[in-house]
Amino acid sequence: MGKITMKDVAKHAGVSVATVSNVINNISNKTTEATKQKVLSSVKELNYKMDMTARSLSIGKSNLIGIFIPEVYENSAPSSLLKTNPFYSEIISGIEYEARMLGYDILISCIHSIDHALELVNKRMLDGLAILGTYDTRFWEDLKLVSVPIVLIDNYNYEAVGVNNVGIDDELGAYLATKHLTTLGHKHIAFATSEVGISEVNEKRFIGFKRAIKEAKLDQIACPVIIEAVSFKGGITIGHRLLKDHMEVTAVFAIADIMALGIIKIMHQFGRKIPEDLSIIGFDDLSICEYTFPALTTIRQDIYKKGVEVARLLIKKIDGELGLKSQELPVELIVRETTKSILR
Amino acid sequence: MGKITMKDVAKHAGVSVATVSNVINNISNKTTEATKQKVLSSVKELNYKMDMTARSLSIGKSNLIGIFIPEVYENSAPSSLLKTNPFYSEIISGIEYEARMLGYDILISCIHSIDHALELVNKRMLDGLAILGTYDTRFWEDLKLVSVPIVLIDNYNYEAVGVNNVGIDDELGAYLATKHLTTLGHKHIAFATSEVGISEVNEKRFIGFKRAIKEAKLDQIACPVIIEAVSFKGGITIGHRLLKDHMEVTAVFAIADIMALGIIKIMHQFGRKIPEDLSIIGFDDLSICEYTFPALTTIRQDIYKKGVEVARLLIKKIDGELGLKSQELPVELIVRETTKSILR
DNA sequence: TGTTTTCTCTGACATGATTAATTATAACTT
DNA sequence: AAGTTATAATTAATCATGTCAGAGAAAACA
Repeated sequence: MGKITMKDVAKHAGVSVATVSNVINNISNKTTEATKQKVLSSVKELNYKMDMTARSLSIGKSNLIGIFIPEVYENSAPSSLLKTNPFYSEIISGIEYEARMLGYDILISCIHSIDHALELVNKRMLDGLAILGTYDTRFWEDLKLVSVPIVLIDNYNYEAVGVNNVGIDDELGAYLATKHLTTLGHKHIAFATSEVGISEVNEKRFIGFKRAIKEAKLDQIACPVIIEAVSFKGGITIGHRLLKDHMEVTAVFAIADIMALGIIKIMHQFGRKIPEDLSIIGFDDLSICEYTFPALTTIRQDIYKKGVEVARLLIKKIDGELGLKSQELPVELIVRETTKSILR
Repeated sequence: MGKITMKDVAKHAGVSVATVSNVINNISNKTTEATKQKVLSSVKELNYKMDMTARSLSIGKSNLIGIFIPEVYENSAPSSLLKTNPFYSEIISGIEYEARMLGYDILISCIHSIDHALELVNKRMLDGLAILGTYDTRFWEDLKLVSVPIVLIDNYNYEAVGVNNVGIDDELGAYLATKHLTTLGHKHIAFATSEVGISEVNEKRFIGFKRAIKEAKLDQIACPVIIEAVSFKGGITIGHRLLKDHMEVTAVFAIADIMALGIIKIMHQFGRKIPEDLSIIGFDDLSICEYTFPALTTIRQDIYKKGVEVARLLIKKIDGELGLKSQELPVELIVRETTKSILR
């Protein structure tokens, strides 16, 4: 038994393939109710499933969305951020769900260059792209070469390259986090981050951090900025550096939860109690934050929701809707157990 | 400027599309070196990328692999295990990498039924499937209806449905875990699991647990089996139940890391020290295990590697290789900080 | 009844690549 | 130089679907 095609359905229903096509695609004013029912019952009886491959070829649209993740190198072996960073699985989960609801499927690939991205877009006739993570400047510039709608996540350069973005108010988030620490009476607050200039997100969060510091009239010199990679390992290193060079620090604002977890780990290891000896606040509210002890105080952004919005925005763009605004989702301070007042 | 097709390349190189096709597909003994070079340089010059959609339609093969994840319901809202369980992102990461290396792309979808799976296979002409997670018996029975190669993960019923599997020696793993605890002198060891009968994996691990208990001549009655969902929440509940009903227990073997983390959380909350008051060992070695404090002692399985093996096995099947054996990957005891000798 | 209008439905072509069958070219033989 | 092979390149059909001009039928009007 071979594959059931429209031809089979047409024969079974006693009509032409064109009619079957019209019925299935629900083209109005093309078929009478009677023939429509005939076709639909044949479809059901033969258990016909449309071949999207042929459809894609015919109409030049695949109903496939590409999710691209940077390919990174870990110990000189290629690795995916999907493996190591829970942020990605959460957001992909949101994109997948919403896209599916809107009739799109998801193709996931790690990519290392724009050429690689272009190749996939052409080869698979992708209708749109969600690009996660950070790349070098070259990459963002060359993004113009991609001819399909694109939505980015947490990228502030999106306007320059003519794409849309789903992000959050990073400055506000960082401000809220730091404000929380200053309100608790901390005077020596460290900012754990990766190279500030490398991404606008870091820049914005740094600005928010500085604003809160200034507002609390704290000495900027007493509030060191410590730079390492945004990863658990980066956090580990920062933990060591804090113990070695910054014993005066009583609170840390880590630019990402995953980093905060690394810092906590080291503090535990060297017997410094959290939050008694050191308050720590993270950023993101990964679902694993709840799993740790003490539970991480953090700035919550709804990552899953972010994914949902990415899919919505992207599919609207694909459908040709114009004048779409980039989205900015709310942030919220979640006080859990890693921060404590220093007063009294 | 429209799309560059083989026709364009053919015209540019002054040959027919068939010749271009032959060159691109590297069909030997069909073209002279001279024309081959002409074609290849035209391909480069025009920056031609093959349209896989058309190719798929033509040869009836998409070079697309489907990764299916169960759609679960959390608080009556649909959710994906991808969101909540890091195990899935790690394995997907491995599948994606190896598949890409072997020339396949990855389509990811949460599915809720065999019909849904079948629809995707037909619609997208998927060449093969990697099915993750657990489903009900109906699902596995109906798997026969799917006509493309399938590889499962950690499924012991695979032979019955004629598919292959990549798994581990669950019994050995559980035995090693429990043995570790008995060796440390524990006499009251709890087994935290989900319904044992629900999956062969649980069954096997239970057998391994019992073997170690018997070998150490412990009283089975003193070693309670506590059943909750395999999730962080399930671990939380088990933690409460341990405190309420099983204060004699000095060690817990949790069937999954994620569950162990929940238990640890509750112990911390109620001031029971780990490992001093209670030893805990998990299973899986999720990468987040390292992030927690104390770092979780566990049974390591290389989840990423598992994904790689899934892709290899699946693609071999797709390529028609016969007599493929299901894979069993090694397990290993990783002693970290959550287990401690009770002796002395 | 004859003509026009409206409404269904069909047939032929298009989409981009593969491939079997066929023709053109080159390379030997004698 | 003609005939025979071997090799290279082309033509045309095929895959499953969509599109659209136009055929045919039914309905409306005169």
